[in-house]
Amino acid sequence: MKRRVTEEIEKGLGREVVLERPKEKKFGHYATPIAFSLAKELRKSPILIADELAKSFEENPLFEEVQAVKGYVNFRLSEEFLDSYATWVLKNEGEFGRQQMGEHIHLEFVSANPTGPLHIGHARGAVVGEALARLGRHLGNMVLKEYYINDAGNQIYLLGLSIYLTGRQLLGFDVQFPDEYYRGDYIGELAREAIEEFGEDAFGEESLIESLSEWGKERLMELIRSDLKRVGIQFDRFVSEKELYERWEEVLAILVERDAVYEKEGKLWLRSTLYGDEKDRVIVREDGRPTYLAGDIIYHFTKFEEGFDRYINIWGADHHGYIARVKAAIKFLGFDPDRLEVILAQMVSLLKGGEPLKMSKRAGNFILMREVVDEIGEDALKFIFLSKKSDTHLEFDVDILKREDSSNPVYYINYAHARINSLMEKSGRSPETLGDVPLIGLNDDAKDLLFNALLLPEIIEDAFIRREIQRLTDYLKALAAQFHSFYNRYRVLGSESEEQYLKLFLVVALSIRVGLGLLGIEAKKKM
RNA sequence: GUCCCGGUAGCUCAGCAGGAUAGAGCGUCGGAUUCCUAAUCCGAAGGUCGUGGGUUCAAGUCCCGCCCGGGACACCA
Repeated sequence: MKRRVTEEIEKGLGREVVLERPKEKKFGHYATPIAFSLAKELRKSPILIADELAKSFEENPLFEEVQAVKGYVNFRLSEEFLDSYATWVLKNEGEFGRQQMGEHIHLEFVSANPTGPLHIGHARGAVVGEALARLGRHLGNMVLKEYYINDAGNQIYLLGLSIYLTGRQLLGFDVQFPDEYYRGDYIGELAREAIEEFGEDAFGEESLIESLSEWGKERLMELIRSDLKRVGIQFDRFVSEKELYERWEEVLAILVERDAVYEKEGKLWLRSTLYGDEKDRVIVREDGRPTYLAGDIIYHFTKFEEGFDRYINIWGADHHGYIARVKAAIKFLGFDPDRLEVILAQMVSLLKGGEPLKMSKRAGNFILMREVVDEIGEDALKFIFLSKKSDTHLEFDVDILKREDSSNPVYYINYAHARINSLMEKSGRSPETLGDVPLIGLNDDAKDLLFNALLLPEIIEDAFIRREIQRLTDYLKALAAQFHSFYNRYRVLGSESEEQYLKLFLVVALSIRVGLGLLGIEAKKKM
């Protein structure tokens, strides 16, 4: 809709125009401050320029009214235009808000270490990534969702060790736990399972640790997958860091050839400072073991080799220092680091009764994603996370969220959808019979509602391009509010405008359904 | 010390590549149900937009300094 209007205005003016939505209804549907910038070039008052511009659009059938107010040019769309768009949308539901952007996008997210179940911090990245993928696909992009499994480092050994020691403790041995080991209920559970699996005798031998590491990793990946499934997220591909090392020699050879590395103090360093990093980074230790960065270098090499148009990584904010070195590595490998975009998911802090809850995997007192899902439901969880920009801190109190389910925006939005569904049933009409009812001669409230319901496509485009999904959640809340208000003010069934209102509501319901769907939430028909 | 995120109503946050009188939800107060789902609606109170400069027709919005809060600064992942 906005695109259509922008085209029309640009055609008339012969230059690029910024269209915005005025804060107040009285200024119409769209407005442009173009006269202010023209004023400088033409050395004329913006007010005069705006007047002239407004006149030139007076006869355009797209608009009902074009007005110049204090230098702004305000456009009000014609009923005919809105009606024809609404009619088209209802007949082509699947096409609502679709585009053909056509980019191949590689999206890596979650990628939590397989050393514990997903906690609430991971959930944020998971939810944001999933929604981004859905939006991207709706807009006609190919999106590959990938999970990078960090299964090669010391942590996996620690996992095995933790299960081993806990198992020994369960069997009555006197056990000394080192500082660096994983705690938490799940370790105990795994240890019990492991005793069943491997037998009590095996816990007499330290050689068991290696098998426990591998076994524990597999068990935890299953757990993570089922946690993700719980909130409707499935990945297209899982990549194992360990397996990537098969290509380490190959990648290293490229780095050597490009003079991207040097030896010092018996270690191998990447010259990442050449491309903006603060310092050079070790990629191979003195004892020959590659560092974590090495895995990421191979990983990005294999990704870029596949030739996607764009790569998006969703990382925890604590990884932000990592961006520079990974981009440097990409550059050294001969690829364009600008194709990599990193979205940082900031910390989630949970309060309980006003008291902060600290999360630490090792301490074992972190809040699990599935615990929160059990408490508030997957839809509420998604909505909360998607309501805030991912790169800002998010704080919420579990107790309040548990208590105030009626203030949950998901209920509010769903309620609007359910009400419409209920009206449709009561009216005994079908969407097909309403399709051709002309939405002409509506009152102002109905016109406003129609316009806003038709706004969805530009909202999702905006939300995707800017990677700011909260624009969509805000929009849905506002649309639902406008609907509820309308509903309370106007009687629908039995009124003269029954058919028109129902058709209008079908558009509203469609926007809600499509919008929620893109957030991974299914709109409810009944509540 | 360096880097990142933030500082807008009592609380949680919006504020759209600078634009027309700073918004929403929750909370508080006061109303609405013989009638389509009151899980709703209507109304009120509540803000020197952390602070000091600068840029311009126009600054929560952009630039610089400072203050406060959180996080990151590994040869751990």
